[in-house]
Amino acid sequence: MSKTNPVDNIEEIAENCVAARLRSLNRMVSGIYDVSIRPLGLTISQLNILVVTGKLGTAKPKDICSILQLGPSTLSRNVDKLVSNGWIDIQPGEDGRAHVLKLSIRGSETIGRAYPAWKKAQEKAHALLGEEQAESIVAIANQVAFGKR
Amino acid sequence: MSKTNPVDNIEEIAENCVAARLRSLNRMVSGIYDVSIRPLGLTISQLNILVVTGKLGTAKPKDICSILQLGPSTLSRNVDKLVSNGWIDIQPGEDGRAHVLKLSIRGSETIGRAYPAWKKAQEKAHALLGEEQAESIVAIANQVAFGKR
DNA sequence: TAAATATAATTGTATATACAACTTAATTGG
DNA sequence: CCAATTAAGTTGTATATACAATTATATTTA
Repeated sequence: MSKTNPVDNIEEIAENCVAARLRSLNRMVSGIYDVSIRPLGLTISQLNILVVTGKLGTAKPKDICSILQLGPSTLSRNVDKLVSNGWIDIQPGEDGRAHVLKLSIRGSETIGRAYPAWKKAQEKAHALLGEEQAESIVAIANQVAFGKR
Repeated sequence: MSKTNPVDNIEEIAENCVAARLRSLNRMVSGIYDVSIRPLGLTISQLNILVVTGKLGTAKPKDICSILQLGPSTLSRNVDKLVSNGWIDIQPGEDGRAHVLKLSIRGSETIGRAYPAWKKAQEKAHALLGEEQAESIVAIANQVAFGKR
């Protein structure tokens, strides 16, 4: 029965849209981190690419894309900047199509310098969301895909 | 004691960063909606601006920014496109600085046409996250700020 | 093994987003 | 009531992001 009308559609989307809410939360929370670490000359996006690369030791672009759920074109251009800044080194890989990324010493130092600002942002994010809710988001992301190769 | 070293920093950020996880979730989930509604010629970002405008009846840009936690410059350019498509009308406001946005008939029809695709995406997002987790995200966003003027 | 197919990354183009600077209009204080 | 300040939007510039098309390399298959 009842084909919905636009007014009902508006109401339903406004009240329930998961995407709108994740987008909004993401803008708020990413903003906290970006403001905090901007004085260090990097963004939260860049910091997390450095962190994943460092954690892996050596990483092919595709590995990082899988872990961060990031498109290859996006990563490609982000890596360009990180290489320009001397934070990531590129080495030829066994597979001639894929090269190998490695966190440089300077990249590692950059993470170290950014850490206190990251930590403050992390605390602000927890304060904004509430401890339990922040943990919930971490758990949900971990469960869905985050960090898995 | 113990000043943390870069390796510990990497580990801590990798395991705990809320921003990284929200960004990742957002990319995954927004992608589901964008793929679904793309054939209709709009994005999930645009659809939600239309929905908020429609729900408010008439809205000043700042109202929409508050509700969606969106920067004014971002909204400004998004609204340009929606006006170009004939989905939103602009009227002069009492306050000469702020104009008034209104969902047009065609905008309302666009929401109606997009609704089935939105609904499918919403279901896919629930399936990806799990019912309980999806509800949790909606609740967290609602609690923090979403939709409040 | 040569051709067909598949995979990895990059580049062109477009949207989403923000900050800083600027413009215009309202408000407030003297 | 006018000058100074504040508020709302827009525009310049930059990063983040994705899709489609392209390039280069591997793999598969006939």
